[in-house]
Amino acid sequence: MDELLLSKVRLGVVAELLSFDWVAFSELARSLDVSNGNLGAHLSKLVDAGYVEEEKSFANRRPLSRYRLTKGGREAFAGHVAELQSLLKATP
Amino acid sequence: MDELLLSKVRLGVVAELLSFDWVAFSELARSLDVSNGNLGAHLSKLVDAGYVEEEKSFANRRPLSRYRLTKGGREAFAGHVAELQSLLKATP
DNA sequence: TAGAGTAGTCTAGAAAACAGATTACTCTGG
DNA sequence: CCAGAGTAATCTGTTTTCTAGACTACTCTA
Repeated sequence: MDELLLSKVRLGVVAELLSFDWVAFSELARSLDVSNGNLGAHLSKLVDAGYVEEEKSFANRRPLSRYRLTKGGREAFAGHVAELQSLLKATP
Repeated sequence: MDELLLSKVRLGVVAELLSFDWVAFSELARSLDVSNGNLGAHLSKLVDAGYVEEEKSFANRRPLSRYRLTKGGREAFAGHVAELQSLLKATP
């Protein structure tokens, strides 16, 4: 059971990154309706776990952090869903 | 997104109750390898939410609490899994 | 009737999530 | 040029949740 994927915010991040590549920090904060501090903490965990890749750069002379899902992150999510689904299927 | 189903212990309870009806408190504690206090707290939440039904009785003159998944609980879990799965499917 | 065992609740400490203040810039208007 | 507003993200302290183990209450055996 993957502890990292037992969180509303982290699942939201993964969901968004499944659809879009290289999403900006502020875009994630806006669409997930979560405070910056909270989002930053959750992103750090996902990055530390290797589920998400972080790219820090500058755009228009302002800092810009962007994120994408790694192969490992995608697989972890798929595995997590499959695991939950197998619980459901194992019953009559 | 169902907050109640974002917990390892509560998911474990649901998983076990999907397979077996009327499972005893101590059986759950044993098979999930979780402390009594912790299990009691999580069961309370599931009961309060109407996901799990609680039956307190006596067996051999000793107290015995047993639990089963309600229809609502089963549906909530199925819905949760479906929701996660739809995220995965929505991508190429 | 002392001691060991069982069932489950209570309590208080640890861990996690969260919001808002803060730092560090950039850009615009007076 | 400099004040004020805006943006990006991190830092900090509070609140909530989780968790383990102590505790209550009772039973059974020796």
